[in-house]
Amino acid sequence: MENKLFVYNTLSRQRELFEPIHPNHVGMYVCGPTVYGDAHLGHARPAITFDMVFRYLRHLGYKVRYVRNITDVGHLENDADEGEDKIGKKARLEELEPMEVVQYYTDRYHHDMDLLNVLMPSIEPHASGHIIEQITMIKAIFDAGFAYERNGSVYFDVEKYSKSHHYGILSGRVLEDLLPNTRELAGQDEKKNSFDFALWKKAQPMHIMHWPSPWSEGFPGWHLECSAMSAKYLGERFDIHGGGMDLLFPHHESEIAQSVAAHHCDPAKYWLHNNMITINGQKMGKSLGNFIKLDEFLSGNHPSLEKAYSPMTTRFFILQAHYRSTLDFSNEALQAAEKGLQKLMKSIETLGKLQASASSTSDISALQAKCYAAMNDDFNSPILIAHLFEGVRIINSVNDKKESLTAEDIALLGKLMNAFVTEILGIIPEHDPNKGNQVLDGIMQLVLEIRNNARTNKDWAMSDKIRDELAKVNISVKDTKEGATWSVE
RNA sequence: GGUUUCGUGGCCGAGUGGCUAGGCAGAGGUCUGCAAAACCUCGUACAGCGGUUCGAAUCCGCUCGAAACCUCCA
Repeated sequence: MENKLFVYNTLSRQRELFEPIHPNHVGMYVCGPTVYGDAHLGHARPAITFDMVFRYLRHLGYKVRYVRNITDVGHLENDADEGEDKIGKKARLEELEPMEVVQYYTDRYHHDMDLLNVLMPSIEPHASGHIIEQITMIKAIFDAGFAYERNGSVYFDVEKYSKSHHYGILSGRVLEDLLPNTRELAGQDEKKNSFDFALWKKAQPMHIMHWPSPWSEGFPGWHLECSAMSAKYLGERFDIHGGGMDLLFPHHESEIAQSVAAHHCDPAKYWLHNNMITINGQKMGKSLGNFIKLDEFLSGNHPSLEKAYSPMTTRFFILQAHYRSTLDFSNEALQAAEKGLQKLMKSIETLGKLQASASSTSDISALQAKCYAAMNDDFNSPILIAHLFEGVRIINSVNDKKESLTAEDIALLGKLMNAFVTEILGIIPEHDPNKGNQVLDGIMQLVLEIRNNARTNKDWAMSDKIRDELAKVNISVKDTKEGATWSVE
């Protein structure tokens, strides 16, 4: 594999050489959450996937502007153009100001992302803060002749657009196929065609969020916010647009149509889509009611969970699958990931204590090259992780004096592990809450000293009793060449 | 029904023509007072049936099975 980054572009359905539009700069837009509920495991997938992409691009030396939006208006409850606004509904039901709902769930989202060590994007724009930009864009679509007004609402004329452009270029949808399936839906009389989508909706009396516009007191359509905000912060044409595969149609398809109509160009050069997390082979989703919220996941407080899984286990679990594959949730798989992660992190600790030799038995720079090759092949994190475990094997073998490394190679291996594990995969050691506890440290030091005396006197009964009793309170003791160590399981 | 994708050893999960994926679990061994950890060795998997090829998990066809999207969803 050559030393260049290749990415899978949904638009062409193949791997392409990544070349940013402006050398050394990358503009990336990813669809963020609609903040009307807590984040679940499914939300963690795109967040972590594109966090890894963000981190790797920066590692490669690109100056990256990463925009991830907060949808706080325009995302409707049911049919794209008829239901109630999700935020508005939540606010009405809970008798809150809509912005209270938005603030509350945005904060909770940030908290969850922080736990997962997901970096904040460069810009996190709110749809409600960009009403003017969205109205301006609707006007441009009007001027181009691809919008029409009905009763104060504005719709995108998909049929007219498709005469001169390709609606379906991203999703592979054929317009004729969309007709018979969508016509049956009721209440579409305002629209010329059922597949037309709203750019602006006149507010119904029950809507509590609305803004003035040339057409009516109302609110923008869902697809519009991403087009307007990406254009504002990244330009009319930028490098990467990401999101979940379920957003491919109609959301991303419509974004392209809007942008082409208003700005005369495809917004993004590369479209990247992460696949879904499944539970028992079925998509985990809000509408299916089979989702596990992140805080439930991290606390183990859910009937499907055998135990709590730490944020880093969650992150590692997600990165162990390629982002374009579905990933099936199971306790067994999670526990395997947990064990593997422990092994990886422990070896990184060991790495700092290795003794250098005059020669090396392993080729560390070859390993480094393989790690880059994996990431350059469409961010193949599972292959990268496989290579990192080769590093783990080397570290432990050197520690066991079965292999050797020069000081230079130890330093290189340290740099490699730090770059790929910490910097790129974003996996950091989880603070053991029991470490740094002075009282416990003092007690354990004393206990281990007593046990060591017993061992010196070959009083195995006493030595084993101490170990067994400690095990009962989840403290495990291990005898190493450097003496006994303890940890809370 | 249409569009797209997938079916890999006990589990998870890579791999687009020939060469070891990797993790977890399991078996044996080394080390250790014992244990744990670590290291070494082991399973010889690619839904089924045909075809292309010197050679296929990998390409083509058919059959069976599963999923996503086509309505909000990461």
